[in-house]
Amino acid sequence: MRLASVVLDIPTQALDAPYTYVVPESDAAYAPVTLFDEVDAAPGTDGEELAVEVGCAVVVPLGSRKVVGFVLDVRDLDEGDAPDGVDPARLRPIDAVASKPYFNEEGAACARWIADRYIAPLSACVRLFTPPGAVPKMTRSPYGAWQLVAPETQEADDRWIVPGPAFDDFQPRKNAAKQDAVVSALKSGGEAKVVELTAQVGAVSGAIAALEKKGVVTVEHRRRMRSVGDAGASAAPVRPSASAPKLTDDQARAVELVVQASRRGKGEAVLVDGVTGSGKTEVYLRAIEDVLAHGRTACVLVPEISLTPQTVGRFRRRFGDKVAVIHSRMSPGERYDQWDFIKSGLARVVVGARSALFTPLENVGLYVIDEEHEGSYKQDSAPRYHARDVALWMAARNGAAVVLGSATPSIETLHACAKDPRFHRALLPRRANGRPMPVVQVVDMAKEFGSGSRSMFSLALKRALEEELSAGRKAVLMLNQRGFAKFLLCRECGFVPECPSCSTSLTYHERGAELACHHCGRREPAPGRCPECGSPYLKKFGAGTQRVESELRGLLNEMEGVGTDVPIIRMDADTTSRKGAHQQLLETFAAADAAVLLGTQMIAKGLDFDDVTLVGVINADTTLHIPDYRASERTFSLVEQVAGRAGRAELPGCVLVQTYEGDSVPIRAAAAYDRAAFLKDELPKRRLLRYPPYAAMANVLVWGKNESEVAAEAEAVHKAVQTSVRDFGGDGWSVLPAVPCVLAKLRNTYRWHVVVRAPAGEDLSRALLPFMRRRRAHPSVSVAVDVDPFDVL
DNA sequence: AGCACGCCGACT
DNA sequence: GTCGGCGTGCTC
Repeated sequence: MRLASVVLDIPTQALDAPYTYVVPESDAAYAPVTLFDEVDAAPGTDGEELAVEVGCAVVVPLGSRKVVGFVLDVRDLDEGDAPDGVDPARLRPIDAVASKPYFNEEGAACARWIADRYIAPLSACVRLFTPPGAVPKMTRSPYGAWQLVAPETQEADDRWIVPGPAFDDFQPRKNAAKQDAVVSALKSGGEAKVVELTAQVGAVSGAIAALEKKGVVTVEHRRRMRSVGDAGASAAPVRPSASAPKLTDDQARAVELVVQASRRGKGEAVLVDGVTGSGKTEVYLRAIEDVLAHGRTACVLVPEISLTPQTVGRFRRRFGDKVAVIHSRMSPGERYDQWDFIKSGLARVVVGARSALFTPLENVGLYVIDEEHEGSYKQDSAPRYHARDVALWMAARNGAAVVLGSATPSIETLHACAKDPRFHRALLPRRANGRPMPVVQVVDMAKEFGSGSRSMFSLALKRALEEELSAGRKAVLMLNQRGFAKFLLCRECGFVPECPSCSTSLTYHERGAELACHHCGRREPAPGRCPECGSPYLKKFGAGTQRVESELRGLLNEMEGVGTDVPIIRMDADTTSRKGAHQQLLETFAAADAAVLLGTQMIAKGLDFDDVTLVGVINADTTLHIPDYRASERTFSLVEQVAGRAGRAELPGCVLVQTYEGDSVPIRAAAAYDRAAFLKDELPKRRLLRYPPYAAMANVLVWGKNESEVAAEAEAVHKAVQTSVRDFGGDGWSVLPAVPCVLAKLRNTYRWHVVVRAPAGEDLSRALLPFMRRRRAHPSVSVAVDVDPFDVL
């Protein structure tokens, strides 16, 4: 007897374990359920019989119900035996197979690993591997019959018409102008797409139906690839290895290191530690060429924000139509088509956001994680995996290697390079074009204030802007705060308008004079008077990009040789919410002569404009005081990253970093390109306070709508975690008290947390997994564990 | 006795 | 997440 482990597609803790079912001996046992209303077979199967295989969706009985699940493994009874407490004789058979496989044994193993490692629901981990919206579901008809519903996202096709057997006999008739038009289109083109024909000559379906009946034309359904611009699989000409630039010695060494690691196939990692402009992407491209030449494939992850047509274009120019692209802004149909393209085996390189790891790319020889330090590689909902760590696991399993690229590697990765023999480091300390790094000048705004200036632009920044813009060059200004003012404050009673749903002050937006919450998106008209005391003196505190924009406009208009026609392009979440807006703003900036690009941290990475000679950081302190252990590291990275935007081509660059804390080590060290100085200051603090990389950390989150219930449950969680840590933990393990999160309330949800730490390298799931398995679900308070949290806010 | 409602445990 | 079993309590 053959048995299958099936993970039910029901996101509930109580059902979140593999269930064992009997694999029916023959097709005779199949089909007690109606497969898809009207359609007899699963989609994309052309009616062929499907076998129960790992990765398939299947329909299984659960009590009196029928549910969809995914097959994790198939084995003989004597091999693995039935699960504990289940009599093999009472196992029930699988009802039907509902899809082709979405993943293989490796995927199943990976889902299990993620579930254990990140203490996440197994069903959610399996779901990582299925294309979104493309999985069948079970429903019950009003009569009580169970029925499989076809997924809303499926293959799409176009209707084409081609000449039929009676094509040459066609005799045009009077009053049949449409038929005539259809036939003449076929005569000139040989074939025609119905939608295009409709666009040219109007509705033709009647004419086509008539012609088809007479055998003059035949209608064919052909698979269509949905794609937008550069994301499409069949876009762009195939020009592999087009004019690859000559490598610098440093790049050549880095490529060699990666190629060797990939060929050894031991799951090693190579950190490509290269300053901005050092040509890290070229290193990836060369290493991938080698991998492809050996018949293997490559998976390239980039942060969502840098997944622009330029990035994709670079890979496409080198690898042509072998490149598949996956990112979250694609429609489900586009994603499905890319997924299917990968599944077909024709895609050899996948470029995408973190979820690209889970596409069915076979025989991966190299994983590339670009901008490795980016927080967006950590998923912030279950399963809370880190793409870097999943890639390392996959590489070790598949005999591949991982490239981690960054100008500002995470402290964790630097630490691993120092301690773990499987991590190597390739240094690219110079720019590929030989240009020097721009000089970074720290401007002490406290001194400026002391000498009477109240402007958010220092004298030095004003002068630099005037000089560069009047000479027809470009500037990039960064302020990590959108809106006009950070908050309003009543000068008489001190009242600050706060979001009723979140524990944060509301941001003032000049446009429409609104107060907006940057956490929940709430918007309301800004009050003219203090809602508490009625005072008209509401002061706008703290500058955002909108205010910088309006002050900068005034400033530029006054400047000699600059004037009103120099555009200011503001790029923040408010101006880039529309699809393609991001791209459009960058194009406007690129096309202008003198221009200022003003934006939040989204402009800090990946922008590569030759004629940017000035970078200004309006206020480098904004990230410094976030109450999180990573605040210094993030400040250091951000300043270093944005500085790298200046002087990338022939023109020298200049960077001005304004701060009220001129003594701050992260800012000073970033300005001097002195990572060692930063680490020398930061590492002892991390060690002393027992933060990563000197400890393993997990954040147990407790949240719900009722404040007192959440607080009570958090206390209970704290006790239970302590017990679990006592039973399963060890020396050096500790559980901090339950406290409200820094962001204590978000979207009307109250949030508490319990931080758990263990000595570095120990596996926190050893204690936290039993805690979560044992825990009985609370009806209105949720609990989740975040292993290796990116932040603990 | 007959039935509505709610809670609780099982579901392979 | 849902279903069914069983207890409670109310009504005919």
